[in-house]
Amino acid sequence: MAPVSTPRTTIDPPPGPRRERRKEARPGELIDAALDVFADRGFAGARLEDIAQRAGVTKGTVYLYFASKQELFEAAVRHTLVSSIARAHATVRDFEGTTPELLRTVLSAWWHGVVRTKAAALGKLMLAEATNFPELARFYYDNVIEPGRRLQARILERGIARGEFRPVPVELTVNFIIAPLLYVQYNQHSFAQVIPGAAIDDDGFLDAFVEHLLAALAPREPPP
Amino acid sequence: MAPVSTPRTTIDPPPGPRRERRKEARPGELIDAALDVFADRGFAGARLEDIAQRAGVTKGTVYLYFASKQELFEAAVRHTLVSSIARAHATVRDFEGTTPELLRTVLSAWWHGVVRTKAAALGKLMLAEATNFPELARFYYDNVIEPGRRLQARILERGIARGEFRPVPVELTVNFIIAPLLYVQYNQHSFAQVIPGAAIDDDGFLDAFVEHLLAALAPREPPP
Amino acid sequence: MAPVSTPRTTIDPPPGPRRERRKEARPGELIDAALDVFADRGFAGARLEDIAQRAGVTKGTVYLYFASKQELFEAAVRHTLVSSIARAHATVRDFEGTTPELLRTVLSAWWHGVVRTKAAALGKLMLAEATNFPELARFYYDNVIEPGRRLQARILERGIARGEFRPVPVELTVNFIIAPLLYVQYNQHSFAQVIPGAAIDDDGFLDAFVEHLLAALAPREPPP
Amino acid sequence: MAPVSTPRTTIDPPPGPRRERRKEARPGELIDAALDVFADRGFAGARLEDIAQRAGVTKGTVYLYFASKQELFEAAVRHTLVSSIARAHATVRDFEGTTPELLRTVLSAWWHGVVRTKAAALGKLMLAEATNFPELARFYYDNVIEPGRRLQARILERGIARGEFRPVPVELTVNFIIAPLLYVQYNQHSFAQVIPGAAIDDDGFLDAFVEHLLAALAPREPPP
DNA sequence: TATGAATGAGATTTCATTCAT
DNA sequence: AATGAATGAAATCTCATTCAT
Repeated sequence: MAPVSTPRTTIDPPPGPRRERRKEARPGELIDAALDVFADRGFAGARLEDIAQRAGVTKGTVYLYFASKQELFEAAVRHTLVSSIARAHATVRDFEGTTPELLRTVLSAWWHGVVRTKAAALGKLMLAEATNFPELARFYYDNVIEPGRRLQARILERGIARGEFRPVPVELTVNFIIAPLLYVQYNQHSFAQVIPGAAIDDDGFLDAFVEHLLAALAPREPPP
Repeated sequence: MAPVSTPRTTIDPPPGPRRERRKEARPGELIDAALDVFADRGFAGARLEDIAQRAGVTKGTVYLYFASKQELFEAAVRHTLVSSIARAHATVRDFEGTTPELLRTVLSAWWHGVVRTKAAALGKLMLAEATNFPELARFYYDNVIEPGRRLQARILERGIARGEFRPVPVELTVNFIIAPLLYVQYNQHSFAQVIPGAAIDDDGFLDAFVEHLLAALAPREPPP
Repeated sequence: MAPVSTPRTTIDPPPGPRRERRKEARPGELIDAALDVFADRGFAGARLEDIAQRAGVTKGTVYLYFASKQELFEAAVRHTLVSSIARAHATVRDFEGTTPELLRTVLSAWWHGVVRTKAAALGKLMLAEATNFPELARFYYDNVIEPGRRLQARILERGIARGEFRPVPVELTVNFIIAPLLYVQYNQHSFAQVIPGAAIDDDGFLDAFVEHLLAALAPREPPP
Repeated sequence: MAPVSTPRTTIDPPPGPRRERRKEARPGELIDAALDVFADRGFAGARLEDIAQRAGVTKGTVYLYFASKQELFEAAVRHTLVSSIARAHATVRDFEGTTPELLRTVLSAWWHGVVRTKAAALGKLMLAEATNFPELARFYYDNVIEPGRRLQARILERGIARGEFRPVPVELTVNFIIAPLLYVQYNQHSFAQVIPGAAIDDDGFLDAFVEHLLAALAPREPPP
C-alpha cells in the first residue's frame, strides 16, 4: 500500500526557449503552481522542486521571488484569497428579490464560482494546515470563514424578518447551510481525486440542496 | 492488523486472542500517539521522534513494531476505525421506533461517540492525506465513508417508505445529513485548535440539527 | 593560480568498526577537527563534511552535538580557549625572582606552550573572523587579548617600580612585547603552511627577543 | 594586470598606456570594492553581489572584467600592492642621514602611508587566505613580505656598519621591527572594527616605538 | 525488548556564473 | 557596456532508518 511517493516523472522540459525572462508573470505562475502542489501534498509533503518544475523554472528561481518555502506558501494562500473574496459580498447588499431567491443566488454563485474552481483547493489546504500555520489560519478565518458565515447569517435574518423563513437559531443554522457545500468542495480535492466513485459532480446537487434548505426553513402553517 | 502485501479493502474480523498479548500493549500506545501527531501535522510533517516521545519510548522502539513510518500511519488509520462502524448498522436494523427517532438516535451516537472523540481526528487526517495515500484512501472510503452513507440512506428510505419523510432524492440528501457533523468534526481538529472563537461546542448543535433535518424531511401537508 | 580548492582527497575510512558509539568523546573530537579545518579555511570556507570526515564521522553526526555550523564554530573557539587561559595567570602572581627573569619566564611559557601548539591556530582564526562574529570576538578579546595585555602591563609596572626597567609608557610598550610573538604565531598558521622559507622556527628567536626587550627596557645609565 | 595562465611571482613594470584606458576605470572601482568586502568577510564569505553593489554595478557586470570570483580576488591583491613597495627601497638607497633617522623615516612612511590606509586591509586578508591560495600567498610573500624584510635588514646592517646600532642578529631582529606595526595594522581591520576599545589609534604609538627600538639597538657603553 | 548514537538520502537554501536583452 | 532573470552545483540541515549494545 504505497503512498503516491510523488510520481517523480521527470517531465520533459517544454520545447520553448530555456531561459525566458518573465519577471512580471513569474510570481503569479509560481503561486499557481505552488497552490496546486500544496493542495495535493500538503505543506511538508510538497517539494520546492516540484513546484518549480510545474511553473517551468528551476529551484533557484523560486528564491528570486520568495524568501522561503513558507513565504511562498503564505503568499499562495493570501493571494488566492484576496482575488476571490470581494466578489461574494457585492451580491447580497443590493439584492432586491425574495430571500429564497437570494439564498439560491448566493449558493449558486458559490457552487459555480468556487467549489469547482482552483481556489477551492485552498479550503482543504487550510483545513489541513491550520494547526501548523496559526497566523495564516487566523487570516483565513477572518477573511473567509467569518465573512462567509456572516453572509449566510444576514440572509437568514433577512428571511426571518420578512416572514419568508421560520424563526431558527441563526448561528447554528449557518452551519447547516455552509457544511454541505464545503463537504463537496473538500471532497473534490481529496477522495474524489483518487476514488472515481467518490466525486459528487451531480448537477442536481445544488437544486436539491436549495430545495432541502427551503423546506427546512419554510414558515410553519399555523394550526387551523 | 499485520502488514500484508496484498492490499485489502475491507476489514477482517478482529483477530482472536493470540499469544502476543503483551506485545500488543505497546503498539496501542504508539498508535494513539501517532494518531495525535499525524492529525496535528499531517503525514509528512509528523516526526517519528515526536510520536515516540509522546508514547514514552524512543525512536528505535517504534521500529520494533512497525516497519516504517508509513506502516505506522496505516496501522493508526486502520486500527482506529475498526471498532466504531459495525455498531451503528446493528442499531438501524433492529430499531423499532419511528424514523425521526431513529435519525436522532444515530446522529446522537455519532455526535457523542465520535465527533468529540479522539477518533474524530482521523477524518481530517484522511481528508488531507487521501491524495498521498490512494490505497489507504480507498480503504477508508470503503470502510467508513461508504458504509456511513449507506447507513444514512437506509434511514432515509425507511422513513420515506413509512410515510414519515417526504420523498427526497436519497443519495443527494445523504450529503445534507453527513456534512454538518463532519464539518464540526473537521473544525475541531483544525481551526478550533488555534482560533478560540472557531470552536463549535454548542450543546444545542445536535438538537438544532435534528430539528432542522426533520423540518426539511417532513411530509408536506396535502393541499386542502 | 588555483586556490587550494580543497584537496577533496576522499580519505579512506579508518579500518575500525564503522558505527562506533562514543557519546562521551564525540564533542571533543569534533571540536578538535573543527578547529583544524576552520583555522585552515576560515569559517565560510570550511565544509561540514570535511570536519565530520576528519573527526571520523558523517555529516549527520555533527548535528547530534551542535545545532549548526556556527554553534560548532563558537564551541570550538570557546572550548579551546577555556582550557588554555588559566595557566598563564598563575605564573605571574607568585613569581619571586627579578622582573627580567619573570619576563623571560612568561614569554618562554607562551613560546613553548602556545605558539607552536594547536591552540595557536585560534589566534589567526579569530583575527580573520572577528568582523563576522562580533560577539565571539568580544568574548575572545575579553578573555584572551585583554588579560594578555594586562599581564604584560603588570610585568612592566613591576619592573619599573623595582627600578629594573626604565620608565616607559606601559600601554604602548605592551604592544612591542606582544606583537612579535603573535607575529610568529600567525605566520605559523598562514604563510609558513604553504611557503617553506616563511617559517620562523629558529630556536634562537626567543632568546634574541628577550635580549632585545631587556636592552630596550634597561634603565639608562645616569650621566656621570 | 591581465589574467595570464603562467603564474608569475614577481611584479612586471606597470603596463604602459594602452588603448583600453576607459575600460580600466571600471576595474579600479571593482577592485576597490572587492578589497573592502574580501577584507571584511574573507574570500569565501564575500558575495559577488555585495562587491558589485558597493561598486555601483550589478553582478553581471563584474564578469565583463573578471572571469571569476577568484580572478577578481587575485587582481585585487595584485593591484593594491603594486604601488607602494618600490618607493621605500629608493628611500633607503639614497638616504644620507643617520640610520636612526632613516629608521624613523621608513617606519613613519609605513605608519602614515599604509597602516591606516585602505591597502592595509590586504595584510589581514592575505594572512587569512594564504592557506587557501598558496600561489597567491607566494606572490604576496615574494613581493611584499620578503622585500619588506630585506628593507629592514638593510637598515639594520647599515646601522651596525656605521656603529650606530650595536651588533644584533639581523634576521631575527627584523621581526621585532615589523611585528608591532603589522599588529596594529591587523587589529585595525579585525577586532577594532567590532570592539571600540580595541583600536590602537594612539598618535604617540610611532614615536614610542621608534624610541623603544633605538633603545634596544643603541650601542652598549663600553665597560669603564 | 529497548535504547540512542550513527547514518545517509533527500530536502531547503545560497550564490557564482551564464546569457538573452 | 550593462543588466538582471535564470540556472545549477554545492552547501547546510533534517530526519527516517539502522544497528551495536
